[in-house]
This record gives sequence, C-alpha cells and structure tokens, in this order.
Amino acid sequence: MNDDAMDLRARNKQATRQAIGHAALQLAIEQGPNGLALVRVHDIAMAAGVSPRTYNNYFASREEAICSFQADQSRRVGLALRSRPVEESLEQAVIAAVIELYTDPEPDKAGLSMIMSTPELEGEALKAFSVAEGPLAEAIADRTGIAPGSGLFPAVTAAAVAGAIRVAGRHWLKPGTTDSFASILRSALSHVVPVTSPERSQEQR
Amino acid sequence: MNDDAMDLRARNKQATRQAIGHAALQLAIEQGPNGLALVRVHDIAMAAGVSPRTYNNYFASREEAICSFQADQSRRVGLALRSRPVEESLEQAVIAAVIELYTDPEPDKAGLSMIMSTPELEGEALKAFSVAEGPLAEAIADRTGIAPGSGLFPAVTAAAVAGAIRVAGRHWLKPGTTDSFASILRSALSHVVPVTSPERSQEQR
DNA sequence: GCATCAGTTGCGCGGCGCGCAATATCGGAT
DNA sequence: ATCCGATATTGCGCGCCGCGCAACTGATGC
Repeated sequence: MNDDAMDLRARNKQATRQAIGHAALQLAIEQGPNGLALVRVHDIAMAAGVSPRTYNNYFASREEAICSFQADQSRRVGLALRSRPVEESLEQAVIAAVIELYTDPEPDKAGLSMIMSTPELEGEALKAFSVAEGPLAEAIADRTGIAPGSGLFPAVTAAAVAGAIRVAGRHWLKPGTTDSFASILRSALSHVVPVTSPERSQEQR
Repeated sequence: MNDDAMDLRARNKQATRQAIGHAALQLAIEQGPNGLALVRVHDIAMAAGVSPRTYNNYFASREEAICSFQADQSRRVGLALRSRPVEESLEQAVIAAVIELYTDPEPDKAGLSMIMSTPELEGEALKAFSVAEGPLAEAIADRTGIAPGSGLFPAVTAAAVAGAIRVAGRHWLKPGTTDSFASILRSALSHVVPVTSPERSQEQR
C-alpha cells in the first residue's frame, strides 16, 4: 500500500508477516477444510523461508496466521469510510466504502472459502471481521457528529455492517451464485445501514 | 431445564458438561483476564471432579470450556423468538425474545466480564454469539414468511441482532453504567431491528 | 440376567507456545 | 566508508495440550 509511510525496518517486518500469512493460507488451501491439523507449523515456516521460531514471533497459532490477511483487510474499513466525501449520506458512504474495499482486488475466492468453511478457523475468522468494528464505529461517530459515549448507535451499526459483510461473503461463496460480490454486498448492506437514524433514537441515554 | 425429557445417560452427560464448563469459568475468573494461561486443564478437571482426559472428551480447549455456557445460551435465541405470539411485529417479537432470554436470570456479570474482556477468549466469545445466528435467521425467515434462500434479509438481520446483543453486553459491563441490562438491550436492538422491511428491498435476487 | 452400548480413565506420543540467550542483520549517524 | 545501537532471527529446551488407543465401568434394552 503506502510503503513509504514507514521506515525500511517496519516494511521488511510487514513483508515477512505477509509471507508467513500467505504461506499459511496456501498450505491450508492445499489440505482443504478437513486436514487443517496436517498443516504443521514447520511447513508454514519453511514455505515462508523462516524458522519455526520466527513464525511464532509473528503469530501465536496456525489459525491466526492463516486469517491474518483477512484481519489486515478489516483494519482498513474505518479508513475507507473516512475517505468518502462528506456530502454523502451515511448510508451511501458506508456502502461505497465497503464495496470499494472489498472489490478493488476481488477477494481470493479459494482463500475466503477456506477460512469461512473450516470450523477450526471459525474463531479467528470472526475475530478478523470484528477488528473492523472499533475503527468503523469511531468513523461513524465522527461522520454523524455523535459524541463518543453518547449512544450505542455507532457501535451497533458498525457491528451490523461487519455482520452484513460476513453474511454477504458466505452467500457469495455458495455454489450456484452468479451475482458479483459487489452487488451482494450492496444488497446485504441495504438491510442494515438505513437503520433508525440517530435523530429518531435520540431518546436513549 | 426439562431434565425428564431425556434418559439418565444424556442427563449425566449434560451434567458433567455443565460441571466442567462452570469450573472452567470459575477458575478463569479467579485468575483474572491476565493469567488465563495459569488455568491449567488439570485444575479444571479436578475442580469438576473428572479426569483431565474426560475433560477433553467434552471440550477441545480451555477457551471452549470457559465459554460453553454463553454458547449454550445463544443456542436458545431461535426458540425464544419462535415462542413469541405471532401477532407481534418482527421488531416487537425480537426485542421481547432477546430481553426475556437475557434477563430471566440476569447474566453473571463477573463471568460475562471475564469472557468479553480477555483477548485469548475473544475468538470463542464471538463464536458463542455467532451460533445464535443460524437458528435465529431461520426463525426470522419463518416468521416473515420468506422463502429460505430467497434473500439475505433473515441472515443479515440475525447477524445484526447478534451484534447488537454483543455491543449491549459490552456497554453494560462498562464501569459506570447504571442502566438495567434490559434497557440497554432494548436501546441497542432498536437500532437494528426496524431495518429496511423485506418488502422495500424485495428487488434483490 | 445377559449382551450391548456409552461414558470414563490411564497411558503415551507428537506438536505447539513461548521464555531465554546468542547471533545475524539492518539503518542511521558520523 | 565505517562503526554502533537497535531489532529481527534463530536454536534450544521446557511444560502443557489434544487426542488416539484400549481397558474398564455402569446404564439400557431384550
């Protein structure tokens, strides 16, 4: 992304992190959703060209490594929303931001399918989506001008959006689905974003 | 609950499961959010009056055991919604069902706080909430008379509701919060349930 | 009562998370 | 160009954990 925003050291670090994450996901895909136990830490480390010990300087578990890409992606959703023009309504901005983020490169279907259809990965997968909620809630709060702790609207909306993205992903991966990911996302988000606007529910604390 | 609905075998099984889960949570609370690693499987098993080997006939990890109660609770949310009178609107029914389920016995604050404020437990905690989504989505689909695969509305709404419950819980646990859990839940849910009604977004696939 | 089945337990193996200390490598200032 | 401090990488080793296996025990149905 913006490599030049950090010094060389940090960039290299991030590079190995990505290498490990990528190797982990790749090996996981090879073994399929059943047989995750066969993906040994040793193999991941070798595939990434590092020692096993280094591998878990970066990740504390296979699962974490495999899902690291998704987690990193989620971390950008707050920024994506903030980068939308202020003229847009919250609804427009959220939908546009999410679609932009999740379709710029169309997600790797095999990878996404792997992490969303493997029970052992479920926990980390959910975590990956949930990391988006904090920053997203803040971005929503800023945009709507709501004081940080004055209501649950930003947090609840952020959670709902994250949930909608998850559901959209799951739907997109279903066998006979032909719609583009973008259109599915739009459809899913349309159910949650135009929620009760802040004004109407101003009554609460 | 309805102990008499199953034979002795099943009842004992469920009893040990609960015993282990309870012991695990209790020990975790004693150690606090930092020091989860000190809660050894051996201790949990002993506290539950069972061998370590038996412990993981039931659970594959500490985390799973500790969060088992929350997970079980989540599994009931679908039933709770189905038990609401059909005259109620979806909005009314969902709110009533959730509040009923989560306030009949007020949740154990210490336990909930433990599982929601411990990073290592995050994955399992999220899983615990997410298990509610499937059954809840089906219940919503049934109630609204939407064909199973005809739209994302039920699944998205279910995810949003689950998210709202999570956010409400987190808020309830915040230090200076005086509101009842019920009122917080109502407030949180009010942001997501009156979403775009199915009719308005009938356009999608 | 007896045959059967399900839940429990002891044993043991392989893998993993991680603390520690030594080493290699890199980046920046001189 | 060179040196030095910071930081990343690695090897080693310990203790715990997940789980397959096989023996045991008590509940269940005929």
